[in-house]
Amino acid sequence: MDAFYASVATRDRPDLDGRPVIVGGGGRGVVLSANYLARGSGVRSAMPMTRARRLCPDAVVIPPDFALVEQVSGSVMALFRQVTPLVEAVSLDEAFLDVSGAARRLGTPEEIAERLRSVVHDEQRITCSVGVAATPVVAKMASRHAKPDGVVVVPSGEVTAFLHPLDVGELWGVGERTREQLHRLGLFTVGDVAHTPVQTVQRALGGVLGARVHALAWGVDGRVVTPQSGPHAPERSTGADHTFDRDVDDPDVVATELLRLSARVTGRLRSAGLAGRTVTLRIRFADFTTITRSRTLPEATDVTVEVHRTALALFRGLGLQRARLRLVGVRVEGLVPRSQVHHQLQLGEREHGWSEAERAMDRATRRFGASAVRPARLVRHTG
DNA sequence: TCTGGGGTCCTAGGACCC
DNA sequence: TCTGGGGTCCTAGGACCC
Repeated sequence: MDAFYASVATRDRPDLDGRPVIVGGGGRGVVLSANYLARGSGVRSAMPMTRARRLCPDAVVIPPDFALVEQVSGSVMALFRQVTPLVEAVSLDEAFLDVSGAARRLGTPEEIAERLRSVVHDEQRITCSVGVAATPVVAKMASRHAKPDGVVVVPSGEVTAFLHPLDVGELWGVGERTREQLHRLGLFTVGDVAHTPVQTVQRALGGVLGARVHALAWGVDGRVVTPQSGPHAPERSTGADHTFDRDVDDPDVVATELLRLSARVTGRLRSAGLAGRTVTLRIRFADFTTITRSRTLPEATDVTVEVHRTALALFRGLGLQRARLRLVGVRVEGLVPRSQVHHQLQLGEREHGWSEAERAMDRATRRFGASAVRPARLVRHTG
């Protein structure tokens, strides 16, 4: 999709036609999406909102409507599945479609691409761009060049002709840091990387990344379209973090926030029927330096109280003397199905404990809403 | 009043085991 | 009488993606 969050936000707002629009959070938020008028002023995704407003003071700023975006995303993916069952959603606004089996039925790649675009536009009133190639990653790179509202086809025989003039930063997996490293080697274009011995690239980037980038420079990506409907990779971790509106140095505020985040994470675990063994605390200081501390528990848990207790112990273990914190986060890794966890009661431990209490809270929440029952610490004193 | 939130994967060192 | 080799797990940091 083109400028997805912004397109969704404006499709029922004719009053915003011809105006620059930015979707993003307030305060310390970043730009989630900006329409092409705002981009004309230099606004980009992931840019701090403060900078975006400065670049484009006339822009209409809209907070994201995640529920609506998810709904539109689901509808678009359903349209894709009418063309082929081989649809891999990469994110809410992007998917790989393997149409190699649809040519006889639906025509040339260009025709399929245009059909997809018109069906999305007719049904959802938003535009999208399509890249077509023999491999997913090259198709993805082509789709970038198709934006906005276009199609770029890269025939098999023209892959290197398409790739080699591009900046190395356009390769999937090459971000700012890797781009700098390649520049230091004197490699600026994809073609430069392609014509450098793979060992040289690997020495600079490490074995795995180096090999991948070098292969990709020749259009070899090793990826296949993997529809989510089949058995997809199990989740490996789940987490939540929060950037404070203002930097915080009160350990009590931190402890409360860690409880809120732990509850969010373990709530997700419980509804997914998962539990995890490793709890990771993330701290970002006022100067943006970020550290993590983790602890692996004897057995996997989905219990809020245990995750919070662990996160708090990790925090106290840092021995921070009222350092100013910008962000705290909690993540649980090493996920396994809860059915595989066989809890060993400790000597003196009650048979029914927090796990049962929290499950009861989940049921109350499902029935009466999120405000029905909460830890006292998370009840705002305004009541 | 620069820099969100949710993820994945890789690297590297050390402990530990056989 | 100067210290192997292979494997797994844990921890911490960092890069990248959307």
